[in-house]
Amino acid sequence: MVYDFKSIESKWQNYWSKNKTFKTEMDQSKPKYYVLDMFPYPSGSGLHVGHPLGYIASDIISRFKRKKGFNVLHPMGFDSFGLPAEQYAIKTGKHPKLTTDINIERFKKQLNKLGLSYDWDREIKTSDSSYYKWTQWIFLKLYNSFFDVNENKAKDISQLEIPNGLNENEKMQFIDSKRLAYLDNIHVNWCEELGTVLSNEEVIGGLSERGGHPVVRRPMRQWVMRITAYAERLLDDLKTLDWPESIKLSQKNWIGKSEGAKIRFVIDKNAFVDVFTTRPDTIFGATYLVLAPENDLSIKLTTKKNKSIVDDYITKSSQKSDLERQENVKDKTGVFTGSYAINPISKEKIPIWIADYVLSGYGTGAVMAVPGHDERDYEFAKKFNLKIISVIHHKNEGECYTGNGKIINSGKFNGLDNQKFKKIVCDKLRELKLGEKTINYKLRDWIFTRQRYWGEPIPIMFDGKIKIPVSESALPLELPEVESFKPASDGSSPLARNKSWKNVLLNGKKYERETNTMPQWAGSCWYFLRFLDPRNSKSFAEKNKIDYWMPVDVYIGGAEHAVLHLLYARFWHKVLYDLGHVSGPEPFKKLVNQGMILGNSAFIHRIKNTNTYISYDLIDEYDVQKINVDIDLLTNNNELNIETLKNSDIKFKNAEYMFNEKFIVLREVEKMSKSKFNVVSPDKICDKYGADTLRMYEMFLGPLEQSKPWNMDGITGVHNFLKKFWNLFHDESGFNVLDTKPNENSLKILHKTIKKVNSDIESFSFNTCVSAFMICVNELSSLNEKSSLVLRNLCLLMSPFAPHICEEIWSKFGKSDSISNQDFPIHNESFLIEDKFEYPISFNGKLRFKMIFKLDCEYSDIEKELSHNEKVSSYLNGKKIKKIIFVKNKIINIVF
RNA sequence: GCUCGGGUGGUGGAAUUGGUAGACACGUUGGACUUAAAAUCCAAUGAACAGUAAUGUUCGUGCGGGUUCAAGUCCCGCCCCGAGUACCA
Repeated sequence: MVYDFKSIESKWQNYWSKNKTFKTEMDQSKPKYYVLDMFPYPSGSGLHVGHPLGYIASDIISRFKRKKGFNVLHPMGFDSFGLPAEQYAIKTGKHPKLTTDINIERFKKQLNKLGLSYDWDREIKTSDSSYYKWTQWIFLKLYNSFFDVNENKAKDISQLEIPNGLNENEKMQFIDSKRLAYLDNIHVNWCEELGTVLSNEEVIGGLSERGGHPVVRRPMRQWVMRITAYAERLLDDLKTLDWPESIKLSQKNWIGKSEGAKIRFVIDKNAFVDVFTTRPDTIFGATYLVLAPENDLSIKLTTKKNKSIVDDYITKSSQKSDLERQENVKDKTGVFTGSYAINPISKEKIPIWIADYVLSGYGTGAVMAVPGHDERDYEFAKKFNLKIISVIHHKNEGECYTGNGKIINSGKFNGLDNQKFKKIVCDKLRELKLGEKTINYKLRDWIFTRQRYWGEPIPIMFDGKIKIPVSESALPLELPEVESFKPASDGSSPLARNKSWKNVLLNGKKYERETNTMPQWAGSCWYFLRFLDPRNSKSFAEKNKIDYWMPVDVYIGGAEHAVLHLLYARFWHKVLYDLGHVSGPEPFKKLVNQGMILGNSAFIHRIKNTNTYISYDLIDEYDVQKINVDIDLLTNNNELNIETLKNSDIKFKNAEYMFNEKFIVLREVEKMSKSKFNVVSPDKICDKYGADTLRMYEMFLGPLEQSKPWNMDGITGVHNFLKKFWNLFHDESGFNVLDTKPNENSLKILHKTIKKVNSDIESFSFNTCVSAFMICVNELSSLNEKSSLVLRNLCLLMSPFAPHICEEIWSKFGKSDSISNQDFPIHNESFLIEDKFEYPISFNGKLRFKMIFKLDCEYSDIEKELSHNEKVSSYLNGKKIKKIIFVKNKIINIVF
């Protein structure tokens, strides 16, 4: 009987969706298990083979945990606000909602083809107003909260103690300055091309994370989230999480805690410069100060004589993009302000400079430069001929030294250990009221506004400068229609052009709405909570449901979200926790990163400045340019069919082609992407081999966390294995399983497999599970095992991996219930004990022979055995045996 | 530059955490079935050397040292690849 995967898979997919097999309800009698995938952005190119890797893994865990008696929540939704749909809308004029909905339908169809056990009744979309109502609600919670530094937690703004003697306006300003969501005029990352501001996390190497467009610094009025208040807690609680160390480390680095001192350098009665340093021990080596160009003091402290050069420098550096700044790291620039300040410890008068190697956003935006012990200061001092003093002893005099040692050139402190001296300096500064020990973080507040259309409107109105939050009952604040989705070059949002929406008349009073929208990350900060109670219109989720389901037990997704999404989501969750809306401080207990599946791109080569394409084996003699071609046009591995290429695009139609016999292309591994024409869709593979084969193959490819290029070479092996598995239960005439007593060896191999699969699933080692199944099936077929006892258990064991084929077989055992509701088999240790074992013994690597021992044999038995053997006795090769080494009941070696 | 991962057959990858390295799969080769091909099944397959053969010996986990009866695994010093990060004072 043939394994007809097509009809089997559609049959069971229909069955599951019709019977809502995976619908989940709260059930206090069972332990819960929450398995979450990072929900996808529904892009226009649909699913590629990389997406399912994580989804299949989470599905295996879900199905496995259900069988283990857990009440498993396994939902799916869509992160449907975002730039690509909007960029597409700008190009075509089509509303992002339309394209997003079409894309979502396509995604769902593709996901269902894989046999994933989602509870689709819980589906959510972040762009639905019934969803973003609550995103806006949480925004207002942040707006109406402050961070209580003493209690180290967020509280409602009404509990904020307001200092006495403030007038109404000052009071308002004071409150606004404490809110967790606040408005600020700050230097932001402005991306001209995208027409929007980006968060620090969204800028990579001076270019936008999406699209790779240049980004410049520019001051703008923005909504900002006070994530810095949570820096210490975000860092501390990492310890409690079962996450990959690498991800924890990148979050730790991103938060960037450093301990040091804040030091005040006085200029005169009215002016001073505060700096942050991690090296207060080098205070005697501080020979000048440096301010960031954006620092307000820069202009203030500049003398008349130096004004024109300083102004010039500040303007120039503001025009530089982050990328340009980074390019010139080696070549430092700067100007002298003309002012001097007093070193609070050495009392020396030192010059104040301005340079763009000092960042305005970190610390106080000013540093004390110690050229003797900091490489950047050293370079700067060399270039501008500033004084360099060594204050820590080291061998290479005159060079920069960043290590530890004995203090020198520091007056009465000479000879001290520099680490000890740190404390002394801090104490001294405290005494002088000119500084103290401080902790600084790299983490900056999160810029929360985007000048874009396709996002959540911010529920705030303005009465002049006074901010009025939209009342809860008026939520959701619906995203209005606009004439054009284009961002304006002046930095205003497309929403600002819809005047009837922007201007509000309330109780006879005029207000203006905030017209910026929230960033892409807003919706994904809390979606895992909405899954618990997705249709609730009274609250974002009922409290008892949150108490039951949270935290997420396993969260599976790509490592690219290591700092962005995961940090923001943790931050929001902590705020909700402080305000009493959720029951724990952390949302994701365990995190698993699946690796990326890479595409195997194909390139053809064009001779530069011609219209001639040339085969890869001939390029040596020409100056050529690499061009991606669609991998679907390849005939076999590296060969291209010119005719199909010509028909694929006009630009290839009339070109010339140079080749010998075959046209060879270059293959290279790259990220899978539509623009690189290297996307492999799972649909084709499902059609040819079936979803079960695809599922097992993706797991078989290698460790889940590892990135690997997609290749189809091994898929027939997995497909053949499934056929073999099918044939265990069937012969030519049909289903054929007997109620006979199982073969002893079959029981052994079965229980070995059960044991291995159980522990391997728990440790997410799915590739070795698949191998274990292959070994088991191979052995059972060579034993010609037909016993229903063994086969039924094997079927159960494999059902999380290949659910369709297993359901089909299970149904033939005459059981009425779905295999999904069956318990997972448990291994019996007694079948695993080997009563005899054979082991080769080696003597110094010279002599080898095989001996058979019983498991419980004693040393004397072995001695007896040895003396029976003519060649071997307790003396071997003339040497006396000292000891025989056992490890776990095995003889490992014999020592003379 | 810094920080984290990795280097195992022709290929993807196993190895109970110090105990027979190369499981499982792909590929290759040979064989069976077939007029033929595909599909399927069986066998061999780390390298070198010896032997008609069964088999045996030596070498083998990026390179060089070390610890140990025993090292892919632990320690020291290098080389290479990948990822993240980047003037964070």
